[in-house]
Amino acid sequence: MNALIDKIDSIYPLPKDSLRLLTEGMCKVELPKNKILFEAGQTGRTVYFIERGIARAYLDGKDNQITFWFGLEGDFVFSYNSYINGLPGYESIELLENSVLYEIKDDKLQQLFKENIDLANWGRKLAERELMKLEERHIARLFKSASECYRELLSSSPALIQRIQLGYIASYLGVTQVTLSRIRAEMK
Amino acid sequence: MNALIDKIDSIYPLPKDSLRLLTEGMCKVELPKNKILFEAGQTGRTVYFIERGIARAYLDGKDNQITFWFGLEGDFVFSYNSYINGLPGYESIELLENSVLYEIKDDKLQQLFKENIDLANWGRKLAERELMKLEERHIARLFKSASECYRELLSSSPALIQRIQLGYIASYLGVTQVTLSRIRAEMK
DNA sequence: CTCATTTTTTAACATTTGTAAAAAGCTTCC
DNA sequence: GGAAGCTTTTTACAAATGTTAAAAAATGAG
Repeated sequence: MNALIDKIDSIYPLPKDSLRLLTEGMCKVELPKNKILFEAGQTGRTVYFIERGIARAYLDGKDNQITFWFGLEGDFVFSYNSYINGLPGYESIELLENSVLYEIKDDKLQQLFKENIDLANWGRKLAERELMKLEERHIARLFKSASECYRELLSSSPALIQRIQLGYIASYLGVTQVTLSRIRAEMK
Repeated sequence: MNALIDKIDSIYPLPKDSLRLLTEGMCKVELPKNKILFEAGQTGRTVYFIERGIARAYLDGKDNQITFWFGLEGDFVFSYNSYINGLPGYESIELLENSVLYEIKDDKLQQLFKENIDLANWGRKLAERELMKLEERHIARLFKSASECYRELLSSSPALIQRIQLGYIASYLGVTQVTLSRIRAEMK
């Protein structure tokens, strides 16, 4: 539980009693590789924290899937449209490894936000952090080549390339697997 | 002030007293076209609401600028890295038209978040909404062609194309102006 | 209105990326 | 060990986008 508490604290430091309110609502679960945490079209009513494992979020296209997010140790996992708007998510999220997660029911979390100002601010910071991370990724993709984006991913998250198959990473970078393969070949 | 209050309320409904705390801190300003609201490298200590006008956020590259965000009537404007982390922003934000804005000092806003649970939740919702909007844009850019992105922008925000020069829009879509020009030529 | 400036379009060519299909490399499981 | 099924790389060709430069169109100041 330490990784979880450290992470919670790094987002927004909480007084002991508020921290307890939050962690009381969470419980540890072990789930196997390939387990679908959220299914597109359904309303995901749970938020997860990854203690050990990897998750990916993807859209189902006609004949292909688009992977646009990965979650690693220390990340929170939620279906944005469910978490934020209470509506069905457009994405599915699955585990890519046998994983150890903490889960909390979304309605419990929303209730805590309404009742406790520290937790409300913690939830605010959580969303703000996700926003910053996404903006950085988005801007990089706008004006950098696929090759540059790949190199940066290599240096910022080398673990990703070790643990995730390249087809998913290609999609995450916004290119085809063939293109990623070419980029890798040029780097040798 | 009605547009502002409606917008605030649509993000997260506030009781009268909390609403008053927020709007008390805001004041109306008129600023001219080309005014720089935030300068890259500096810490932006103000949040704006656009009652009338347009803003754009951009990065300064070696020999070009990358525009990655537009704000229109009803949008809040802030430098993410300043607002979220209190650090210097990497982007500059300028007005593209003579504009009417409401401004609130960032430290005032942060203080309100810490003191009032309704406002803390309002700030949470504000960030969550920005997050949703950005995710939609990011995913679209990942797996749609420039042409598709342009068509969608045309139908979702026709005003943008009327009021903003095409070089900025090209950059916002992640393509060169030449490419955007070609796309437009094919559509005739 | 006219000249100067800026913005947008067009053209020609280079580069990158996509597509489809096949080959090569890995896993898995019997 | 070997067959079957994935994943990754390679190849050849097609399509999309970038680059540079020039022409055309629109805008703005005097």
